[in-house]
Amino acid sequence: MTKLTGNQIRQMYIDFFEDKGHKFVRSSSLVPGGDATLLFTNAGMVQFKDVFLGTDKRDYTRAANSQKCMRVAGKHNDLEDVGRDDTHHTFFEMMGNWSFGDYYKKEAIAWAWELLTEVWGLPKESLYATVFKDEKGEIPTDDEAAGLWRKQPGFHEGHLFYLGRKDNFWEMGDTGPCGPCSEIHIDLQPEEGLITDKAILDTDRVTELWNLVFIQYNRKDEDHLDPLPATHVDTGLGLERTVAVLQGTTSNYRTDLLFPLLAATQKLTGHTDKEREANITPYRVIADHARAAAFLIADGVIPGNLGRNYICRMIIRRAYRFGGHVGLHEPFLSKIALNVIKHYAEAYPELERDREIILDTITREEEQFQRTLNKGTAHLEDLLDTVETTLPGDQAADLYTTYGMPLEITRDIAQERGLSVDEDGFHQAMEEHRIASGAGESMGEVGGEEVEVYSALLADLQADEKLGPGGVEQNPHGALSLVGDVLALVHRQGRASGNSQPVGDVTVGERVSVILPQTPFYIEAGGQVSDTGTITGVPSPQEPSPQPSPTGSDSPLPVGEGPGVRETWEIRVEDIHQPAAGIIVHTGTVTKGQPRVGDRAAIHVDAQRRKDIMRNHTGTHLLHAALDKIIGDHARQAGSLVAPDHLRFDFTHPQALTPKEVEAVEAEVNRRILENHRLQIEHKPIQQAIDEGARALFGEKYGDTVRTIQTGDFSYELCGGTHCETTGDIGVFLITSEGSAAAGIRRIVAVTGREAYKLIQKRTRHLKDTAQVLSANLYQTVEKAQATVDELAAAEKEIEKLRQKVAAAELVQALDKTMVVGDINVLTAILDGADMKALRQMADRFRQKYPENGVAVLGTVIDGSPLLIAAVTEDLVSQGIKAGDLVQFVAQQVGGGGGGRPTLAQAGGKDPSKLKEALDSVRGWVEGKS
RNA sequence: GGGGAUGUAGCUCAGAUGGGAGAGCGCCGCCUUUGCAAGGCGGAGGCCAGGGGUUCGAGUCCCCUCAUCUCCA
Repeated sequence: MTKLTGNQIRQMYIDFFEDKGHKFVRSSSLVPGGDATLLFTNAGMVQFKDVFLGTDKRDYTRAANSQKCMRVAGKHNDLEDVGRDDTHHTFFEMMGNWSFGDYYKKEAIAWAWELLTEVWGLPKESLYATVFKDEKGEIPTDDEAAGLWRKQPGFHEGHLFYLGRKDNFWEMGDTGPCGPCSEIHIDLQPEEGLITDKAILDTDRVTELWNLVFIQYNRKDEDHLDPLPATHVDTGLGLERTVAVLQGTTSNYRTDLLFPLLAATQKLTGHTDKEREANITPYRVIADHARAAAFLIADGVIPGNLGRNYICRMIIRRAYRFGGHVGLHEPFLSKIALNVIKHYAEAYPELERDREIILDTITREEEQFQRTLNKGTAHLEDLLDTVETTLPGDQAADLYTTYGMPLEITRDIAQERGLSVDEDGFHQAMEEHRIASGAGESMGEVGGEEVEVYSALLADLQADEKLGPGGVEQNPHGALSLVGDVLALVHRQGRASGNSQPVGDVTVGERVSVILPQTPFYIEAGGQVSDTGTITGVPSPQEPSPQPSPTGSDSPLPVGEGPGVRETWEIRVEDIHQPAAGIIVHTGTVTKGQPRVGDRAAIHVDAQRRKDIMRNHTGTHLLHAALDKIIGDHARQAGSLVAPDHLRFDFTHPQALTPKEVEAVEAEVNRRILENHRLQIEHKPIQQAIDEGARALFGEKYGDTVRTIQTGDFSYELCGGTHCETTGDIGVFLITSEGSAAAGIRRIVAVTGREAYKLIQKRTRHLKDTAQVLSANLYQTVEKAQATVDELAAAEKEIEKLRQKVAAAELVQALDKTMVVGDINVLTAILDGADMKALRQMADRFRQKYPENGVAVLGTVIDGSPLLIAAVTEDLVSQGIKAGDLVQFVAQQVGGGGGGRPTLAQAGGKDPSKLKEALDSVRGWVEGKS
């Protein structure tokens, strides 16, 4: 029998569960959408987390996929350990099948057994299962799962073990959904006989293949578990280890998933097989990291110095370092990554699509690292010159944290000189650096108390049939105003949502969350900010209109005065959000009246603001398309903000845009605006949209049916935002800044519509004012300004020359007045019009005339401040006559101070009127010294 | 988010303690040489990243901003 390939095994898994009524859901991005608590997608269930938490719903109840995952930090996996054994990876794939309130333990266990033993033909006598038994005796033992295992055909009773909380109880966080799990292990050395001790499960003899999680509880706190109304299944089967088992190897690196990468590396090094095996660690590191880097970059994670981007950088650099161990000293990793693309594109077409970006990015990062190493090496050489035997650890750490010079390279270079590095000291210094950098925020709370309040509210409203099964309806794409009954009011006390309490009514000045049966508000998503607006009380159909108060008084009348008398009320809505699936709350402040539950209310979106937002959102799409066209389609969205007054767009691009490019992008957008394209908005299955070439964004979550926005033949995006009807509605689009958001990511800020017009007005006004100051025609300001600047520069040069001439002439006159004090020639003079430079030159001339026995103090006044310079010939310095002291003595008298070298010193002061007197005092000072 | 480093001529960089903006390479001109490589002489090119402060005086000290590099999370 020929061995199954990795690609076949992945596909068989998906096919098997599709046959069992599962929906195949594509792997989500390695960048978890809308989950700030997670660096990378690290398990198959990440994209379904919201479903388990009850804040999201899907239109299927069974799903299966193979999920791209990354684990680079934390207890399970340290980057520095990857490659040192046969099983750990940074990037890996996790196959999984899920039940959302659908099937449970019976099917999950039976299907797992069927797939492993029937479809893949694994020997039943090698498989072992574990089920949960609480060592503390607080949570019930999972007898149900145990019973089901015993019923599987060919499963031996002796192959079942009970494990405790650490291994067989799964929890998402400190609170939230949780439950027992059941693991399937395979014995890799069945010839050793039956495993009777469960401790052996933890050894290399056994591999844990598949984890079946049965979610049946909701943890309220440390001591309380509530049963969930609906139970779920979440399973995870690592692809790499499964392939290793099915291909009969104990090393993931010997499978057809990874071995081709070792072979490609071997081709580059020219090693024999024996040499390869002797250097297996570098080979494994390179294979693992090339694969991880390719997948990361395809998901938009390019090397950088923050967060995920930093991980990508470290992975490429580590691979490059290990390349050095096997003689690869030039960028090579893209050649390995090319093999990754070849072998994986079948399952992950994004690799092929981004092939060029992936390869270029990797090479560029390797080159950058070479530059870093060169600089680091130069610094290290300097340090080593001062070292006799051992380089102190803090210096090595400094080299690393400041210049990025890795310890192992520092150590290698030191060793070449016969020196060592204090590695304990290095690690200690690194630990201090870690602490000094501050530990980041830990994982945020999952769910939270707010969910409880609103979930309960939703259940009540649904029970009373005030809300349908879908909960609050939201349609931001229709009319901007709606009428409906106030279903609930939640009083907000302070910022903490924990104090939120449903109430019957609220009054002026209070902060409140309002629930209505439907809303036209847009909720922040995809970068577009939420709408604001108002909710006002309106008379219900049965009630007569409230009489408008003749005085316009807005003081609320007491409740209970009878129908029709009560003043209408108003709430200014500042925020809107979705605390739980099916519930949308408008939060704001009561500005008028006394809203009550049951009142009829009209809800209005602030239309002016919404239109501004729409112009910016459509403008963003045009900008994206223009960037594609002008700088190339590697310019991918890396962040976006659509606000009423501006838009911000971050995208991947290695260098700053030239002013020309910025201009071209702006012109392209405005061209599209003037062409006045109609936006085609449609709903269709996601796969269809992607096949048609629609652009999806990383880090965004999409359902099965997506909304697409097509503009002309140049922009086609998945987008739930609100947009103009035609591009002409934008009016005008102006880029206000182009800058950097992070390494490799550029940021453009732009304005449209009203804001753009304001900007044009402002710029024009400035230009007019400038023209007026220059007394120039509006269109000649540049020439005029340039001419003015040139003239100024020429004039300054001319002044400089004249000053020197004047000073020289004055000096000639002054030289005649040189006094002789003792045997010292003393000159003091005020050189009008000289500046500091001229004074210095005159001092030099004086010293040319009196190379010995000369003392000169020259003064001038610049901008109302006296300046002084003192020169003393070399021979007098040894007699204790120092220019610095002298100039200090003189400067004091004009309210200043100074200093310099013994032969030449300068000073400044504040009071020019005392200058002459001060200079006259020089004679006495010299007399005192000689 | 936080720590460290860097930013001076087209390029690579120097500029102890605050007091004349420099070197090498490159560029332009002239000289030497049959020519080239090279050598000699001369020259252009700098708001010392930007802004604020301290000081009589800041490339240098302090604060802020920006950019690049780098480490930690």
